[in-house]
Amino acid sequence: MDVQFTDREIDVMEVLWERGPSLVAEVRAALRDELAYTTVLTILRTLEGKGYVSRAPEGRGHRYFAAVKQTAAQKSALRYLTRKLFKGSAELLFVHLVSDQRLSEKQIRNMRKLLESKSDTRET
Amino acid sequence: MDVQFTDREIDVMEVLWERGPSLVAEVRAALRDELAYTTVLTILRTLEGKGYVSRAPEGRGHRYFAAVKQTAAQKSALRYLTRKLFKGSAELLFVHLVSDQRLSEKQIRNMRKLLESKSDTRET
DNA sequence: CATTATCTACTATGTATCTAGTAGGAACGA
DNA sequence: TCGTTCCTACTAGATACATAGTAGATAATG
Repeated sequence: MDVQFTDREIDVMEVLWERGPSLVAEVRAALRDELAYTTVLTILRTLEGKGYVSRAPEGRGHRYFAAVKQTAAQKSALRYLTRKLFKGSAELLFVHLVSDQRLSEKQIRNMRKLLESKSDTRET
Repeated sequence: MDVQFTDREIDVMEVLWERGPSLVAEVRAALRDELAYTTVLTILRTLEGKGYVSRAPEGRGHRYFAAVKQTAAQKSALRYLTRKLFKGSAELLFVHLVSDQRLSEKQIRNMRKLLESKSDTRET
């Protein structure tokens, strides 16, 4: 299943992922940019229309919650980027990741550890 | 400098990056999807408007060429993704990259090598 | 009960994207 | 030179995105 968000949609999804099920006002308050209440509502309804968000009645309104996991979105976006800009090569993407972003020694060590655990089917 | 492309624009840029400076007809022929000649032209003009493509007169028409490097686009997209979906953590992105995409032993070995050369300020 | 606050549904506007058509000029071929 | 081909500029329509207003329902409050 492929998940695709627009810029603003990610902002909203992020709030739902971080704080969990939320009211419109809560989402609005959590957003970095100051958007009108109805704007936030519209985005949520759009997301609901796409099946990425659900809602349950609560009080006079609704509580909205993410219907897709953040990991699914991350996975999907990463796959898309790999395919679209890196000729499908995760390795190539990795090269850029390592050389572009400044990585600390610790991060590099962590990455290395992860790679080891990944390749250790059994090693000489 | 930040580079941002739409879906279709990437398709076109890819052609320019791969084959180098090209005529509209050549770009069109190289595209996976069958688009009208004028559609391709429109995309190229849009890209030119954004400064991502330039052109030089040639014969009765023009030859178009990428004005930004592919690496710049890759870098930019990767940074964007890291910031927007991975809380700015390249490490986190890496975790997903390694666990999601199927990587061969060889790829993993290459990645490891790259990491080593990266951290080898001097090692025990 | 009357007023106010809070929500939702519906509508709206501006811009971007995607796709392509039309008109007109330039070159080319007969 | 006359028609055909090729290319560009301009225009256009459909869809998506981002943002928000209005109207009306409902709930809370005095």
